[in-house]
Amino acid sequence: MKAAPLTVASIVEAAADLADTTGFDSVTLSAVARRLGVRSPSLYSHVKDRDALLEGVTVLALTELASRVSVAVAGRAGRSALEALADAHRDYARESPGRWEALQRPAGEEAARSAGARDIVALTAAVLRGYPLPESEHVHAVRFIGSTINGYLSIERNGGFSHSLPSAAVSWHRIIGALDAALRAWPAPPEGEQP
Amino acid sequence: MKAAPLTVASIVEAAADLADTTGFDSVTLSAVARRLGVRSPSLYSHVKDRDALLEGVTVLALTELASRVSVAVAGRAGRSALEALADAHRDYARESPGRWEALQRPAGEEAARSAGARDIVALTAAVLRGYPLPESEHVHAVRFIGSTINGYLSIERNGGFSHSLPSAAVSWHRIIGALDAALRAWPAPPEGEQP
DNA sequence: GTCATCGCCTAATGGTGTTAGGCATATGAT
DNA sequence: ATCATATGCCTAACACCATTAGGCGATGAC
Repeated sequence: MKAAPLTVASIVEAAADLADTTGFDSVTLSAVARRLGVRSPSLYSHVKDRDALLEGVTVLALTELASRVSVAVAGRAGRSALEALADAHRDYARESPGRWEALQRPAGEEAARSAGARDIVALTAAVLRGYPLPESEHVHAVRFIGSTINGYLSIERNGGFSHSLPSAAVSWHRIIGALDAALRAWPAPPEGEQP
Repeated sequence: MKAAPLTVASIVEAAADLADTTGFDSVTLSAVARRLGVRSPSLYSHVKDRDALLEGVTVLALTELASRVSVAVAGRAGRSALEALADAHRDYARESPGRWEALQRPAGEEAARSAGARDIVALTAAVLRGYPLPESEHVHAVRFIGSTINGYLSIERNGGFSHSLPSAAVSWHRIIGALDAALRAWPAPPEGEQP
């Protein structure tokens, strides 16, 4: 019986699956190799080192997340689009906790320049079309939305909400509402500022 | 020459300093022991295992951050207090990147119940006194503020803003402004909801 | 002085990332 | 068809890490 051929894609996917099931920290070259029925030095023909493998998982996660967000916000506008964007993030973090964790690591060059990263930014900016924001404020608003969504999901994952009431789910909707309100009441930029 | 006595506090502090200078991942028992002029098994008399040591760093960071926030927001109200709260977080993250990283790990029981964690939540809630929010919304607003601040600083640390203009510093002030606006325009809770 | 406790030690084990070099099979040229 | 080559995975080896078991000397009580 011949095992499936070893490719960089299959290795990264195995690593991502391992991260989802047993935690990101336990993504070790040995464990990935075991899962693929192979010895760990064999991976070095396809992957530079452990760090490169983890960055591969980050890029994969960015791609998958961008795809989900794209589907979620299509055909929506305003608050509906904002909710879809946020929920797509939350669903992805729930369903693929290991991949999500890969998104919280310092981004290398490859991840920063990846199509997934660019798409997520572009999709977030597209959501802003439903709000009365000057074009020049879009960058800040995109960063604001990204910060709040990512921050909330990180704290939730770290258990920061689990020791107090009400449950995290209630706050989630309230916070999306607050985000929506913030975008509608977006303060005017101070005069004479360069981007 | 007699070395300083080994205590759990000195070990945790050495670990935190190591995290700040060489990165959180490089906080290994061996490295901490080296820094203290001691062999690594000796640490086990004072610390259960590596995970407990890292949680100790988290608790230390929570304590220090709470102290800074406390000083920063004292005597301020409204937007001024909000800015002071946020900037205290940002300054701490800048000055002590390793300790800050310790705050982004899944919180164990000890960290979750620590005085520092409670104080930070309480101080954030106190900032809300300057805003027209019903008491019942405070939990959600505290989580909102925490999510945005932590999310922004995480993304900044991970380099998510460093590949685009304008610089992260400009967005920071704009985002605090958006937070302020969101708290003023806080949406009314839907009717008939239980906490 | 004796003895027990305590704090740090050495020794050892199993796991990890990574490099160097071997061997067999698939691939291409003639 | 035969042979050279290259490719892909292998074993062996090294250094580093966390963790456990057991030793040993100094310190304090009596």
